[in-house]
Amino acid sequence: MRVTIKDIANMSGVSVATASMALNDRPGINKDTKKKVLEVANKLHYRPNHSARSLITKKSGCIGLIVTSIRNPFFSKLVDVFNKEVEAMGYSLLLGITNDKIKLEKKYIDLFIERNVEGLIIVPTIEKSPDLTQLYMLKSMHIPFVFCTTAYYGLKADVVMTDLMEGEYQMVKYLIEKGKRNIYFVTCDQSLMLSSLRLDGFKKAHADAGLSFSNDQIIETVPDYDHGYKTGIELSKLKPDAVVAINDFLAWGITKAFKDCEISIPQDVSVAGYDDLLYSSLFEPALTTVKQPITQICKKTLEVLVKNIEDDTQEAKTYYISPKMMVRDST
Amino acid sequence: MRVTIKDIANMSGVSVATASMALNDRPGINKDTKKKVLEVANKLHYRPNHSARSLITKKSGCIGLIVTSIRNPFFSKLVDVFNKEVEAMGYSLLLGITNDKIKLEKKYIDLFIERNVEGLIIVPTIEKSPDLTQLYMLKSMHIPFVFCTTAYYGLKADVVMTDLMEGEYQMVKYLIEKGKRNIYFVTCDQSLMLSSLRLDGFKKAHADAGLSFSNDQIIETVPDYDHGYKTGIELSKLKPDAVVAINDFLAWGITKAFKDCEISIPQDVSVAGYDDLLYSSLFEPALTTVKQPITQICKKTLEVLVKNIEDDTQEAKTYYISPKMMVRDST
DNA sequence: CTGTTAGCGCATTCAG
DNA sequence: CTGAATGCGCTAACAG
Repeated sequence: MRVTIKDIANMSGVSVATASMALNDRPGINKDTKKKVLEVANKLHYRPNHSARSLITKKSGCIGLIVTSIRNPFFSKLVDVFNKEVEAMGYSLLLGITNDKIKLEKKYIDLFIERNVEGLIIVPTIEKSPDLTQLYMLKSMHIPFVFCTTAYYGLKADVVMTDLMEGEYQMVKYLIEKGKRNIYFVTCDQSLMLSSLRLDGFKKAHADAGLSFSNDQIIETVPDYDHGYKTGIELSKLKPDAVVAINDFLAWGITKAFKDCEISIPQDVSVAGYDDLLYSSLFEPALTTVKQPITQICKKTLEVLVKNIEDDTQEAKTYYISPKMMVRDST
Repeated sequence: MRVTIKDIANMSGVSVATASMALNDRPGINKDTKKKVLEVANKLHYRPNHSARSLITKKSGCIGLIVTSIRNPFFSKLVDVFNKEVEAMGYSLLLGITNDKIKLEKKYIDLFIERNVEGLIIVPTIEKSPDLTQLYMLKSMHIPFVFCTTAYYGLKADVVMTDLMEGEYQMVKYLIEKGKRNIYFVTCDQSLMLSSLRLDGFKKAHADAGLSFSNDQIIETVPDYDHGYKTGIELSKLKPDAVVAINDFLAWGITKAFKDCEISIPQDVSVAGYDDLLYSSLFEPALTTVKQPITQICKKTLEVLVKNIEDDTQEAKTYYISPKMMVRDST
């Protein structure tokens, strides 16, 4: 049997209540009693039972983080940074990986509710018509949550994300200024926020330059490496002078396809991504992309979450983090 | 206030005990009563309080996973696979990221003890003289744990890892057979198991071929990209005909340094890694490496852990997973 | 300053 | 088959 507070109370010759106060560093306790209790606790390697404490304090000391993927270096880093920041705040991190399945997202939300998380950070999936029941439930239960990097349409909640519209606008503007006139935009389902906002940037850049574009230049696919490669093969026949992908993974796949088709980058065609994965600068050619400043995003997200934990009556708001162009060798 | 089992008992017109039995699918309950209870629970979105349940059942339903890093794609995948497997077993995963700090490892072990994890999976740090107090405590508390991918010397416990000696042996043997006679071995502190076992493979391959080598060919450094680059710059002056790094990250850094020094791979020098990171095959030149079969490692680790959970009297053992040579363009 | 009492939400006896 | 009573380990009142 694990050593409980009762054991250390007995051993110290005090009551359980006194032991509890000593252990929790509460005021109004005799120095010597406290010292004694702490000594005993230390000698017996006492660890408080988290469940018992949580049951009575109604606090779990946990923040739930739901991410779509952890294999994607962008999210690896996001998780790493959140973990550090959350720990620094004295909380623990509970992690849920959905791999873009709304079903798993729902499951993790349920799980996290059971575990009484203080709040939730959610990176939405890319499912087309997501079932948001669990999210509505969170609202009705007044469990604070914040969307991170993107959000679901149709649900009022705080969001922290880079200004996707602005980021893509800058990228496309830059390409137009470089003389590109046949820019393809590789994205995912346009009903998704992360897709539609970026597309708005693409459109605005064209409009500002007085240029038109055809809908054929917009290609919808699944935003991963393999689909990037397939799309790249198709694109190779269309002779674009630039290709903008909504994330670096896609851009990598496209790049590989172009190489296999012996199309030179950036001589024959420019390729640009979005995210700025760690490895994108090691890639050949080093990828031009839009950096999402992860540390900044995480810090802001937690700041907003904590504000919600302390006061959940505030109006939902979207917080934009400035993206940053990273011009490298692929454009 | 959250809806409790008491609420659903009241609403269903039964006692708490009956509600509990119905909810937990216990035998000896009237079909109709059960149906009624389940309906009410569902309507009120009842979620059992995990702390309360855990307090009484003395089970948390959690497995703790302590990894060194999550930014390293090898461990990203490891975490992803463990997460899936653990969920499939009906447990939840608690994650601790140490970034190779023994201090954090200790902290997470304490935290996980407090949370009553059923068992622990530990990827050891690379600190030179680690303080193993917490690990001894786990043993004394009969909380099962299994080391994964490598282990600490000086502590008897189950280990699941690829046969590092065998893997490196195959790699070096292959290079020797290719005619390499001046092979440098880039590793980390030799007091660490992950280093010394691989070095044994390096030595054995030389011995088997009747070749000798100088200690200068063994270079100790920190096994990451940046240190790989630095080492690569130094190596460029030494004119090796092959370089074997104990992980792919190191090999990437070395490769980059060689490129910057205009040394051609594999014409001037062969470079080999270990791990087989997802991106190593996309790298240029595609990296020759030794694959650690992650899924297999994870499954075996969990199998061993579960065995320990059910019966912790078994003798500690090391389980070897066969590594696999991946010959690509860099050698 | 310390001990007594009560109760968090739940599962498990044991009567009925 | 169901309900009342008990207690998991801990903290929070309140007396003393």
